[in-house]
Amino acid sequence: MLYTVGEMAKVLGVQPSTLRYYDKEGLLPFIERSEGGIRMFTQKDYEALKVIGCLKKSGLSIKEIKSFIEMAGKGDETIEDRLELFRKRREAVKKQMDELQETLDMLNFKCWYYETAKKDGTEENVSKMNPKDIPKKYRTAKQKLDILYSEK
Amino acid sequence: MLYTVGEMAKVLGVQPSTLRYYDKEGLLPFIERSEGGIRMFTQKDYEALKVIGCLKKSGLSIKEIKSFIEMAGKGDETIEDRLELFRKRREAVKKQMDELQETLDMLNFKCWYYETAKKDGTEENVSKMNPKDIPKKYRTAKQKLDILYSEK
DNA sequence: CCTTGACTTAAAGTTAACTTTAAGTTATAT
DNA sequence: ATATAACTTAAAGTTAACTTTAAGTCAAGG
Repeated sequence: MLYTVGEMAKVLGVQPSTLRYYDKEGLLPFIERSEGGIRMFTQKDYEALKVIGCLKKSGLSIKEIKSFIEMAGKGDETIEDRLELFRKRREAVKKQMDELQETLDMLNFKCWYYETAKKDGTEENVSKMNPKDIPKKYRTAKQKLDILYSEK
Repeated sequence: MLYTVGEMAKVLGVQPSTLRYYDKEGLLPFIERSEGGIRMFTQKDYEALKVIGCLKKSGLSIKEIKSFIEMAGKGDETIEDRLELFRKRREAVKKQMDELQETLDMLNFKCWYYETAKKDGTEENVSKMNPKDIPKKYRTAKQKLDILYSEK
């Protein structure tokens, strides 16, 4: 089954212009063309685009993805380099997730804060509350530290 | 304790120009100035900047953060709106984390893939492997689906 | 054969979030 | 008093990753 740029874009949920841009930037050197010059995407190209999407979500730039594609084009001699790359990406994504977890902790605290303020009808009380009186599950790392220091 | 823009930037790990930019964009209407016009950041301003950073990490734009700051400036009458905002941000971050988990699954698969290729000295075998022969813990959602369909 | 919609390229335009620059002012240490 | 480091503003510059435009070509249906 072959897809045009518009069909593949639809499947991936991106704009056709995005795929043309990726092609121009050297991310899709493997895409074949019809006699008339129309791009023909295969199932394998779809898989490759999924990997490109994965690398993008892991935080790689278009340029960095291009150099990965070039690596992959060289075949088996770059297996170790590619393994190394994916390991680094995995660590980067884990770090991103840790950071998002911290953000989530803060948001949970803020939700608790405004729920309390809503019950009170004012921010007055909750804003002046001692960290010790904040339910444990809503304490942020900083508030826990504040308590530690005050207990000395 | 009062901080200049440079000191506060250092504490937050951003450029002084970033804080000046935020101020210009209306994110810091609460910052006081010295007689000579120098910004003086307080501990409370630091807390506010942490909240701004949190909202940014949750995916809000500078403009959206500005409208939150304006809301907060109106006092208790906007408590419910602010609660609503933080609840939405919490959901957005949960979604981001789910997406990152999917990316991580793919990266784990890719690491397994290249580890196997490295052992083999070639991608040849692993690239042709049947999804059923991929260890369960490295299977992506798509590969699981492929197996389901092939079992019919 | 002709229309129509999707394709092609190259080049210019967009956007957000800063960052840099230039010209000048403030604060501090000697 | 003066040097200097950090501050001030307004305005221009940067960057990445697209997106749009313009002018033209291809492919499928009637």
